[in-house]
Amino acid sequence: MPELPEVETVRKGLEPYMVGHMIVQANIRREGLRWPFPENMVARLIGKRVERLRRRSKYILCDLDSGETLLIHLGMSGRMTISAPDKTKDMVGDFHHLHPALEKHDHVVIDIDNGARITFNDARRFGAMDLLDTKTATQHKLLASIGPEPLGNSFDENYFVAAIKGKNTPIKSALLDQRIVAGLGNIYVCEALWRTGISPLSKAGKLSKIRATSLVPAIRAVLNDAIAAGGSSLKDYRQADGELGYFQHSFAAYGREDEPCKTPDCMGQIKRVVQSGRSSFYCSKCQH
DNA sequence: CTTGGGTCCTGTGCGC
DNA sequence: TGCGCACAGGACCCAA
Repeated sequence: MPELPEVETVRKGLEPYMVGHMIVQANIRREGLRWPFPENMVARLIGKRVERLRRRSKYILCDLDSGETLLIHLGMSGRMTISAPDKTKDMVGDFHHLHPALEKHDHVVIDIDNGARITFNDARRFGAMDLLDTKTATQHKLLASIGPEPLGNSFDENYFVAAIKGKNTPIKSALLDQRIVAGLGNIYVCEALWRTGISPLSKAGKLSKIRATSLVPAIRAVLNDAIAAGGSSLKDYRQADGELGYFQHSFAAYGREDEPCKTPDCMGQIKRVVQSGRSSFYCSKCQH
């Protein structure tokens, strides 16, 4: 589900409740999600202070003062929700703050020393949690081969043109390939391609240098726009604080099958095609 | 090496 | 109202 902007929105939402605070209780309500949870995960979390929250691609990395990092991936349907004492209430109200009853698919519950409760809910269980050595976390198997952050300095035109050079695969697939660029998913790939007028069906390696180059700022822009809007709230996705993101109202291609293309004077309509099992939305009139 | 397909899971919405 | 099917924001793993 969540792509880079949604994960970044969740990270930012968790930050004020977790960073500098101690985990006072943790509970797991099943043995694992996509994979089993690491051994003694609960004991390795309790009593640890959160030093910072980082993001790498679609992963959240929660650095603890024990030298370990809690790695979180939301998969397709994962949500992190915060239940916290209402700051507008008096201290007595805070102290007796009651958290809402746990719901179906609330798999991991983490209580913080400030009274906040962080709940990881994931119906489809494609999400994951692991504990890594902080010093070597980014070299972990799951993170080692992930490509550059699209909003970072190492993702530039030269890198990108070289990365897709000679690729026989459609540009859609290349952009979904996390080894080429980190954090993109089905929505933002469709949106970036629409912004550049490139068809998702085009072979990556056959794009002209100019057109390939144009994807770099388009990817950056669509991600920045989505982050500024608080991500996209589709189906059950919400920001960590329960607020909805608004970027779904700005989609030009994704989910707009049979609707008019938003390119000025185009008059085409958005089509849906399936590429390696995923829907691609694009305008066949202005995307080539 | 690259590339495509199957797979893990639950929930929802649609046509019949 | 029920049933079966298609589809959903990811990405690992393996076969060719």
